[in-house]
Amino acid sequence: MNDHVRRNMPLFPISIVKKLTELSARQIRYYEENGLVHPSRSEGNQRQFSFNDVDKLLEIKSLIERGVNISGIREIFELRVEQEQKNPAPALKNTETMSDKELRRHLQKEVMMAGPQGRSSMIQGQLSRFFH
DNA sequence: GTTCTAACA
DNA sequence: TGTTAGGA
Repeated sequence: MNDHVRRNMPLFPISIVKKLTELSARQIRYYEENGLVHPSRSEGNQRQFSFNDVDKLLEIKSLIERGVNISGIREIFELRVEQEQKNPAPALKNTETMSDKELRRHLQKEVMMAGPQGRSSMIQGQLSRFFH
């Protein structure tokens, strides 16, 4: 079982996601309605969020705090997908294959780039690395 | 008790 | 976005 599978495995209910993201249940459901996240459902029709969903929600929260509206966030995500298609992920050494030393250097750069308010998307996308 | 959808004094 | 109703 690889990391991709692990990160996309439906694990937590909305109550856990609320604590992890500090978003209201209303907001979480609203973002789903607008196609920003796609949690799977249990038999009882209850949302089951994956690790990736949580990371994505943290990113959404960050963007909302910076004044980006829903459609704006949707565009950002779409642009990201387009870039990933043109730019094969394996080509750019992604953080999954980065050594700890390289990751530290990369994070250092991200921290410098991020504004006072800001939290880069890359940092949040790699939160899982610190939870092992 | 928790989550879900829909709706708004 | 919050809150509430009514059901699962």
